[in-house]
Amino acid sequence: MREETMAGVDRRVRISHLLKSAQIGQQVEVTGWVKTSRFSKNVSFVHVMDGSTPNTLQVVIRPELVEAFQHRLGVGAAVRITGTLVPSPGAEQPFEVAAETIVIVGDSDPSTYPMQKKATSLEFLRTVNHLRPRSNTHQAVFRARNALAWQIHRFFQERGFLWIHTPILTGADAEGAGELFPISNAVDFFGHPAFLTVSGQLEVECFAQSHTDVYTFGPTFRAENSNTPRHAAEFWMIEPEMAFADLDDVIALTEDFIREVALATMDQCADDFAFFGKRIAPGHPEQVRQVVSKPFARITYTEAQELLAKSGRTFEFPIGWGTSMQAEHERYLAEEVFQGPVFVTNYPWEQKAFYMRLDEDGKTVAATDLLVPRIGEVVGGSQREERADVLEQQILRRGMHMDHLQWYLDLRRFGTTPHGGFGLGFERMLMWLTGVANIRDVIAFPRVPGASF
RNA sequence: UCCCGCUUAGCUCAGCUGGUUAGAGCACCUGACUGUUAAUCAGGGGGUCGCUAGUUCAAAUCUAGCAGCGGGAGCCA
Repeated sequence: MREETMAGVDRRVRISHLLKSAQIGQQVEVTGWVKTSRFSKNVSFVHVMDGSTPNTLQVVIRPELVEAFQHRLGVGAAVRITGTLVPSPGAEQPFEVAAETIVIVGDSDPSTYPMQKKATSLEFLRTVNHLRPRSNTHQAVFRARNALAWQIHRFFQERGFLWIHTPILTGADAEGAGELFPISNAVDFFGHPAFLTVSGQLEVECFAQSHTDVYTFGPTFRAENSNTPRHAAEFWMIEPEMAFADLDDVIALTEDFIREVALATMDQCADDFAFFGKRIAPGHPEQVRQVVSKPFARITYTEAQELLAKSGRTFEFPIGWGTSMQAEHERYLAEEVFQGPVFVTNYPWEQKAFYMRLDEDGKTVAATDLLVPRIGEVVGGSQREERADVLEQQILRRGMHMDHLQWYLDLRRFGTTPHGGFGLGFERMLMWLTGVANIRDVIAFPRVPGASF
């Protein structure tokens, strides 16, 4: 990897590299955007960022040089600066660049530039989605987002999982996972209705039954009118699927995944997570690190209900076997009882999707939700129903139509295997790691109900 | 979709029970300043107080409706 330069741009140096391993006295050329600038009679300072690190590079400018540029070196201007790397007398940075030449590549009028050198609210930044990537927070968030995606792929690739690209356009709401966005001209074009996908799981099962270990990682769409800090109409989802695997295998994979990916992402972006822990959610990333380092707890739904009954708490929503676990119940278990991630398994079949494997008692299914403090459910997984007759029964007892599911039943007719996997909201995991509270702040251009774009 | 809250300068906010020309900090402009770290100091410009209607001698302030935003809940990832 050539972190230090861009292909074909020989002299240009990334600030991250420069601050790590450049040599004192070295001649450097830096490109980036002015973050803040201070001018005085004898010496002036311009801080430049280029997106490679949360740290800015301090450029020192002598009076002769600053005169020509002072009015063009305000916040936001794009610059190309050459100079010598020298030790900095200031306490805040080890090095700085003594400027020799300055080129204003792109002017930026400070009186109308919406971004401030002062901290601004995340709410305001949402009104300038096109410029907010330059904010400290979004600089860090989108480096972390990139790292998380990278580490997720690395985790699966190292284990021999194949990345399968399941369709974005799909024919029917087979899973019942929320409202779909219809494609308005689908009937004319395809000859039948079509929608934006809500999950690639059913399709990826075909590839688990051919390539054994596979996963999806792509965009997903929900037309739910959910106006909350945790929901978006367009988000990314990860769905691994394994053949010759049962619920225990799914849970083991989930735990390894959460632990390894979380730690690797925080290591890859150590500076950014230091920023999150200082400015966004004090102490939060360090807590996540501790929590994922311990073994995760595991209880059944039945045991969870017993714990809730024994809690002595008054909950807003009813508890007891057969009731659905509400956010307040999940938070109580993850935050107070276990104080860390907990797998809850074997939910009543009525509460879960049709494809989940019916347990021997006929009352519960081999499903699991991973609950974590603050966020609630992060991962939902299950062993799938691999018995054709039982699956048919589960489809019928829900009043679902089987016409569109014959291909899915075929997987159970020709070389069926026990199999399973989980689904993970990419942005939810990113929020959990970084401590960013609103999903709109971890998506470049968030699509939510009522959004105009 | 339901409940609650908010909306005053480019940004973050103050403006008590209605009462003269609407305030601060930051940003911006001008000047000063021997190394700053969201520099500092002095001066300046900048507002139809979300919109509409109403109550009143008088509305940023009270009432209603609408809109936008935020928080909680549901749905879920």
